[in-house]
Amino acid sequence: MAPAQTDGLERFRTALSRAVAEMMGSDGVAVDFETPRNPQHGDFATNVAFGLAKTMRRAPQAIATALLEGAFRADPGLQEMLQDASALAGFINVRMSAAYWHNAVRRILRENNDYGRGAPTGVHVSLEFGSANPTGPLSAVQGRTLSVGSTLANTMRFAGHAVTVEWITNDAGTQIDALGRSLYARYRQHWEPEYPFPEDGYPGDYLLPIAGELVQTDGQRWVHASEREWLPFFSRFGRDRIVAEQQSVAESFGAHFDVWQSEKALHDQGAVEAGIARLRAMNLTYERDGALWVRTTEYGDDEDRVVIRSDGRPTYYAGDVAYHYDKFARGADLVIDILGPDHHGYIGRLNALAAAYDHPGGIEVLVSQQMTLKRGEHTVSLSKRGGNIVTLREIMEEVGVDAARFFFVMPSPDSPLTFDLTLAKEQSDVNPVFYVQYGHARIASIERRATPEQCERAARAEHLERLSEPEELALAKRLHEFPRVVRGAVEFRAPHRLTRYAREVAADFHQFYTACRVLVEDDEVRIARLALARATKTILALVLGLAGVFAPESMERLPVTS
RNA sequence: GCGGUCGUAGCUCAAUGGAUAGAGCAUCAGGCUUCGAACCUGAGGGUUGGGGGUUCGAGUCCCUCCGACCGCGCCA
Repeated sequence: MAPAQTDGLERFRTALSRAVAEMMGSDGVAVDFETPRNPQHGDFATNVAFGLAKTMRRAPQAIATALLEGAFRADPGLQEMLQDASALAGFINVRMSAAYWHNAVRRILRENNDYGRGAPTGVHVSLEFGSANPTGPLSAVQGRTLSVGSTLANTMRFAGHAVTVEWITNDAGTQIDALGRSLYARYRQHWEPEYPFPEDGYPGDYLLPIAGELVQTDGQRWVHASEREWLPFFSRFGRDRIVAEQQSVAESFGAHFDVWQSEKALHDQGAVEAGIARLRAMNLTYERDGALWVRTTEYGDDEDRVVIRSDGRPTYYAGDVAYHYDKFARGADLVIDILGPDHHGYIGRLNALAAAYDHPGGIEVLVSQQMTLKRGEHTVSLSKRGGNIVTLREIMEEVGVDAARFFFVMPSPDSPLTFDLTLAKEQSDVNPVFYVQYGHARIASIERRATPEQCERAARAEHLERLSEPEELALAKRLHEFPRVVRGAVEFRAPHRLTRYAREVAADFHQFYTACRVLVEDDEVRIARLALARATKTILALVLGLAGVFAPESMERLPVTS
């Protein structure tokens, strides 16, 4: 078996499994390696002995020792591939020889941008996030969801899943009428400044240019029209303009959506009606107080939910009933919805839908926690009232896409985020995005100084055996973690692991850079270090790419504007 | 009141049930005639909110109390 020959760790795993099977007299158990927190314990460790201690009625340490001996007996050539293997405190620890890390670098150079990419899993994931009312520009808070969502989407795709990224525009409720009335008021105010603005309207300035556009194209055409005539037109026109703006901002922010679903379209096409009929046929609905309810408690929800009000109008949930059916109908095996913290009450009723649609557990709701904006010491109001929200576009212009995305993804989605605008803008070592980008740029700079011929030889992974300094091997080991980090980020829906890892890679590189000069006289060492730097650059570009952050060839320090 | 998320260094946050809980910032002390100092090295800093439990082992899982935020509408 080829892998067993080239990959010492896999070979060790196989030998240990065999030793376990021999000891148990059966198929044995899986041997999993972890990377010990304390590097003194080696590169990898396994705790299999603890799991066997109870059934074997022996001390973990004794089992670990026996397993290690058994492994070397099962594979006599193994010991030469490992620098060191020991049984300590019940753990089996192993330290790989330098050649193992040289191979890791070689593989990165060979596979390049495909390093760590998973084979197609056949799993179709529908990932929805960011979805918003089409009544105003995207707020700064949306930026967090967009960053987390698109990073997760990129990463899942990289890991081999088929991912459809979705957005639903809530253009079917009462708020869309309020938008139409607000826009109409702005339109009328062009000639009649005293024209009353609706009380439940959207007072933000963003409607002014849209109204101005209508004044240009339609003139006074709607001034004498009845509300029944103008309301549908103004609602739709406003929605179209605002959705277009939202799409444009999301794209500029690096969040691409495959599906922009209109809630209204679900109603117009009869999907909502069909969805409710489906639930009715499953005997999951009943009437009470003139309204139609869904028995979501049947599937663990706290209370049943109304889908059709007593006045005959469907609720917001009705749209979800249809939309989530559609996601499964389009082939999703797993549906993930990322919601804001104020929507976590929705989890129960969405889970109920998954169960009703015969995909129990097929809908996963990720709740990203609250974000507060700060400007130095001052908390910036994010209130929509008064229309003075901080928009995502403003954030992009003020701190840039890279810094914003990096900051938004950095903390765990479970953790509330305080985003300090002055901090994110600062071009100094307090800003981690620069730290990582600087690492990438530094490598690019080295490559510019090397000759093209040297770079080519490095790309061919020549002389990797000359890597032996602790900083060189530590860096190689870190790069080797990348596929594992990708898998972890996907499995735990934890995109923040990527940014954390990016900082670790950058830190290990900067240490390597400080300790080991790359362009030295010794040709072989120079090529080997150039190869390591190139592999590092590849990994940094991969991680930054997944996070939607630019990997620059050089850093341009902007003039200080304070 | 019920439900959800969380509580870790002065601050912002990490840590697939593993071994001595880690980074960055801040503070203090050092390092550039050499590939980019937006960098590196070192030091101090902790009863992981309190208490109980589960087990070989708990920041992590369970119970309870305290505290913060958020939900609890025939709004979206």
